[in-house]
Amino acid sequence: MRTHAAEARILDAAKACCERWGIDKVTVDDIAARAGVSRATLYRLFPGGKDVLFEALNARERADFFDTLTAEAGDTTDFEDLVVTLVVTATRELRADDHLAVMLASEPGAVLSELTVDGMPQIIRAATDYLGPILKPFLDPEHAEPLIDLLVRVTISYFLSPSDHVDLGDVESARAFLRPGLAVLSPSIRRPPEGAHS
Amino acid sequence: MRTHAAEARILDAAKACCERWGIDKVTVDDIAARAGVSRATLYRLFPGGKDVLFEALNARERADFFDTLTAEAGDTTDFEDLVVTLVVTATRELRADDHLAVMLASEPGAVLSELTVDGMPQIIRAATDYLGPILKPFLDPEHAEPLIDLLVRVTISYFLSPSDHVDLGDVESARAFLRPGLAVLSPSIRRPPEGAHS
DNA sequence: GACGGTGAGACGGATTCTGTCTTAGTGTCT
DNA sequence: AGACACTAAGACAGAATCCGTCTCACCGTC
Repeated sequence: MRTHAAEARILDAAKACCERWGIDKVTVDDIAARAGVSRATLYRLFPGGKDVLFEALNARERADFFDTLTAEAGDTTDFEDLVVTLVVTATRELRADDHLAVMLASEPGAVLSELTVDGMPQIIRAATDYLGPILKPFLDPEHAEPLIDLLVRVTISYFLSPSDHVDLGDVESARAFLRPGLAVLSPSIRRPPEGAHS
Repeated sequence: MRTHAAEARILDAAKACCERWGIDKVTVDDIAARAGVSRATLYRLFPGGKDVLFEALNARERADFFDTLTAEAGDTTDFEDLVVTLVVTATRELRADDHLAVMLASEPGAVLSELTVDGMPQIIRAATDYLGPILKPFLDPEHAEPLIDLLVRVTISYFLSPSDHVDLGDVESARAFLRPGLAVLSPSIRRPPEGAHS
């Protein structure tokens, strides 16, 4: 069963309507109409209405984000390389997200809240779920989770407000920035890769 | 008395809000907030609310349009040159109107209605008021008014849906297109300019 | 101190939106 | 054929929003 193609259509419609009208002005009818779906179907697929729908949309966006992130950076064998790649790729992905840019420009309040306050726990959780396994070869969970937590916050902060001192979208700049902090973790690293192997 | 700078601010705000949210979604509060004005002031300046406000906005847009049109084309001494210049300049002005383009893209229904059905009488009236005096040296009002009426409709139609056969934004193309029709008017022309004079 | 203009906000009524429900229609599987 | 899952359309009541008007306090000018 294809988990209902209508679900994806509705989420796409919600995304588009959001860009067009903003989250405050958009109505369930707008979304249903654009998705080519009746209101009844929308409420059946997303019981609870607008809140559930937008939370589902956020969840999908997060999943997509970390899917591409882990796909592009998940097979690095060196710990420092891995962390640097994760941060750089995430930063570039954020910068390349047109929808995010549009929403950030038109509704800074809601988006900033989602990225820094209300949505932060879910972001941290998603990051932990996706990145934890990737970091497993190098760090125990009790060390990996605080690191992921911090990296998420740092990445988001430097994305929202770029610094003059470092560009987390640039590999070398990010490496120089991250190295000191990562060095502190050295005693905790479980299995440093001694030799290169596929 | 400066006819209330607040009026202009409110109209500007209405224009901007219209682009952002569309005419259906925008509220009086949105406009008042963006104009930096209280709702009470808005209703005092535009008694009747949204309808009056948007009609005033349309009126201002029309006035601005014909102000620039007459300023740029008003001193032509040859009848055909004058008509051609009016049509070409009007077409170019329409094409260069960013706000019109945005609204046409985001709310075609409302804008088309304004340009072709509901708003047409006011446009004709404004065109007659502004262009009548300019055509006075060449045509009596009973001949000028039907001409203006037709030119408005033709210009709008070719703006909304460009033709493969003529480009009313191009002087030579427009001249070739208009000449046969204008020739029919020859017997009605009151005072063809015999010599050039400032 | 009178006066015109303003912001803030209360108010009732109208409109819109929400979320749930029922009904009828459609296509699939057995 | 009939049972079944799914859907569109729309009715419905309650909530939320919006509208237009109003009052009142405030401020700068005369």
